[in-house]
Amino acid sequence: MSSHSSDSPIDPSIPEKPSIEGLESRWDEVWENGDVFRFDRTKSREEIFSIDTPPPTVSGSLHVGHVFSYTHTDTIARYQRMQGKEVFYPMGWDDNGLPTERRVQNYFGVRCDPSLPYEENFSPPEDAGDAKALKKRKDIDISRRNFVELCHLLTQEDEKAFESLWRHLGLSIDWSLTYATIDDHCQSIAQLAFLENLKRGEAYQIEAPSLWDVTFRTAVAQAELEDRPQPGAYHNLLFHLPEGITSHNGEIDLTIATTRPELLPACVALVAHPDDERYKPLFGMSVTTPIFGVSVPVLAHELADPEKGTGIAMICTFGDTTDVIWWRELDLPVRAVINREGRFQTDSPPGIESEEGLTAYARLSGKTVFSAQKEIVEILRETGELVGEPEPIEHPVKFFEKGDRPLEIVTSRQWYIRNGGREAELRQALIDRGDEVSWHPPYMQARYTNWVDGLNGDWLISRQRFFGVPIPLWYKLDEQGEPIYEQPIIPDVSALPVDPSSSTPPGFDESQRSQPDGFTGDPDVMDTWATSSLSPQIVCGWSTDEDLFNRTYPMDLRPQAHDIIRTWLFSTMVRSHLEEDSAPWKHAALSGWVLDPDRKKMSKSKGNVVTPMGLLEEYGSDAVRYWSVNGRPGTDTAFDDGQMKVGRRLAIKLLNASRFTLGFGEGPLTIDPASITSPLDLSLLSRLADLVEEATKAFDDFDYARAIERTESFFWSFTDDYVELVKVRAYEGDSEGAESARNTLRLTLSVLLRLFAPFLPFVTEEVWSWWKSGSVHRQQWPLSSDLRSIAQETESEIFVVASDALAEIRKSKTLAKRSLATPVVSCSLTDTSERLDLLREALEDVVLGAKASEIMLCEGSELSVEVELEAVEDPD
RNA sequence: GGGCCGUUAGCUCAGUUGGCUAGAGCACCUGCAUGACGCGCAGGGGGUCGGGGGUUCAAAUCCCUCACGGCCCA
Repeated sequence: MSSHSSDSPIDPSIPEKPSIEGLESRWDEVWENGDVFRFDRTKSREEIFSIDTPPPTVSGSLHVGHVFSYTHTDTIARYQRMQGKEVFYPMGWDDNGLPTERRVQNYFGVRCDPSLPYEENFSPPEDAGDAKALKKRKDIDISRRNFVELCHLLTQEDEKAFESLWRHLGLSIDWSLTYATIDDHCQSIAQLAFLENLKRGEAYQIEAPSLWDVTFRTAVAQAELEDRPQPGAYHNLLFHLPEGITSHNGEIDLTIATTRPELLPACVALVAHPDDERYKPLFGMSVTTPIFGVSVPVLAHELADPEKGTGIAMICTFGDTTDVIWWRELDLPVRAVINREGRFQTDSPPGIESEEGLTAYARLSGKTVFSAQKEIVEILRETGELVGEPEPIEHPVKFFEKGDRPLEIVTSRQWYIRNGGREAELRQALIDRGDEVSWHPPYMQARYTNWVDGLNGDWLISRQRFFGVPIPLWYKLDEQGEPIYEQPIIPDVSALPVDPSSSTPPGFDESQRSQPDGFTGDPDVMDTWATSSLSPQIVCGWSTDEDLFNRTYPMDLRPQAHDIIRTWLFSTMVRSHLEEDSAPWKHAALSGWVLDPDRKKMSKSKGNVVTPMGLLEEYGSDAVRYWSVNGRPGTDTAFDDGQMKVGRRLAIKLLNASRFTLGFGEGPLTIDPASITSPLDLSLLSRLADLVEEATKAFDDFDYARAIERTESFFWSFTDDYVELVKVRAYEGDSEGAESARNTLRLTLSVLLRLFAPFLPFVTEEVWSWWKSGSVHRQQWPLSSDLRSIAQETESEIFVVASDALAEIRKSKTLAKRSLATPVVSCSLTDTSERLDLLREALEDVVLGAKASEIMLCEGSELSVEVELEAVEDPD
């Protein structure tokens, strides 16, 4: 294929003392200046391999986990490129969203207050980055626009550092294609896709209970939840039965166990399992709540767990996601008590009418959840409606994965995109999309299917934050100045990206903003995933470059870590399903995590991360890549600098072996297959053909780890056995024998360099440059058929038998504590007749390699040797 | 409670559709200045393949079961 560059031999230039130091910056520059990894968009879809690279979050620094998984992808990219594919391999930065906001707050010591006006000549605080100084002062309140400017400032710095690290690591990215999820292009795509969803009815807004983080004051989505074990306590509360009715145990009160007694004023019903004999007689009756004296029904629902507490629970609006399900399915009223700050509302909820109830609520009003709980326990003690003491337990509580206070559920107006969480048909369609993708490893598809199967709501995409892509809508205001949400004003597509908080909707004047009969902008931004889920659309030119889109989409490969199947992978699938009616990629390769030596996941929050630059400098990028690619697809891998040392030695060995291999002859080092005639040499090539087949098959299956394992193993037997067998012949054999050996050495090296190139890009390029033109990374991947046509039917076992024989003689020398250079005076070798037949083909090489004068062959049951070594020189 | 993954030498891990005496690297021990490499080379010790049961001429591999660890979801 035309994308391969020339590999014609040049006048060799082989350093006396080759070294791996400094290869990274030297070759990075050559590759950049030579456009080696530049994408050629004139290629057809069949000739292109497109990769949907994960945009790393730009909030701080990359760690070895990133190096690990991005290296895996790079080996695939380099393999495909050598297979003749034009590789479309852009990098992106995910800089929008909460992590950046948090980092900016902490780094500059500022807080965003959207009510403040923009300050024209604002300069960042002088003590930025100085943790000690920031601790001493209060955060500076700044306007939203100033805050967003600081976000841009900091992410730009981080992006430079990230690019420099990736270059040092040797990722074969086309850096001219880089995007950032907050840049204008991405904002336009995200807004356009949203408007398309809106047009088709896939995006909708609704006033509904949603998960709410009180620290960040924003709604969060199901995919961002995590359960954490928290201490809590069962409080046993007495609900009062109607006159004349007694409970299953003969009491006139009903004992309800709850971990959230403070939500009692929000109680709208009690619920028990429909089959629970204890409570069956009560279904349909009304009971009275303690303290507040509100009448609530006793209902049946199968989500009530008879084993939990007293087996009957109070339904509050809203304590957890089960409350939301009960509220919806049992058609209950709302008695909200918690506001967006996580405090009790000033006004009592509807339903509380008694004087005692109103007085009691006044004691909770304005309190945090924590102090309200203390207060209500106090009141319950006063009224005698608390049974016994609270019983401490540990139970799972839902948190925002980036938050550190339990989530509350508040009712608010939010935007959603349909993702099958509420429609079985769409859910099934998305599960079926999974079958269009090849999963590597295959069991990862089960994780996808399980996640989609377990969805229980649509995708909440609006966030009440600042640094993100704005929801591109305005609302007309009525004569009271209230937004008319049912009739959003939609921007013209040509105007995207828009920020409705600063731009004016068509048909209005800026002076009408926030005026009765005027307009207002939607104040929210979209969640980061709502943009990054469009990465295929962003990079492939959806809606902007149809030609490119047709050449690159659906993409060939989505590489990513397995923990974000539920977020990034799934949301990308949703967007492509809705937008393109197709899966976004042909293959998904899921990488594992890097674990610390205690086998804990390496993550910033655990404080056990290792930053990569030091490692790249200490061991060399090839060495760190070597460690990375030893982690098989999908498998978590322990951080192991021992493996980096091994990788470093492999790289150095490759330099030295190449130096030796190329050290024969004068002028350009050509390879003449016709001159390879010796059976041992042909036998080696036969095995080399096997290796090429194995490595190719492994790579086609995205199993880079197997490919390097096989290649490395061959390489060591090449240097330790083959080179030792042919050394003498290559130096001083007759011209036919010497030429056969020399050409075999050069041919094998040329193949091995190409097989190693995806893994060790720097050292292989260095060696390639000693004797050949062009970049090794643009060479044709070796073809086993080329090698087979040289080796013909030569028995590949000749090399094995010869190696075994040599090893056996070496063993005799070692056991005699003699140097391997010790001449063998006489040697008789026993082996089976079949193996002796093979050995005869290469006997002369074994004789020379063993430094023997001759070897007698005897038939026997297995390999053994008897050797007589030259006498030790008398030191006296 | 459900799903998925794992458990093989001191450590990190290979071991493909069951089939030579279960392998590699690291670490450890012993030896070796050989025309590329001492960041090298040669050799050595070290495992009841998590436990138990089953299928089979044959099981690390297939089936059942239990235990432990991890991840995800309830």
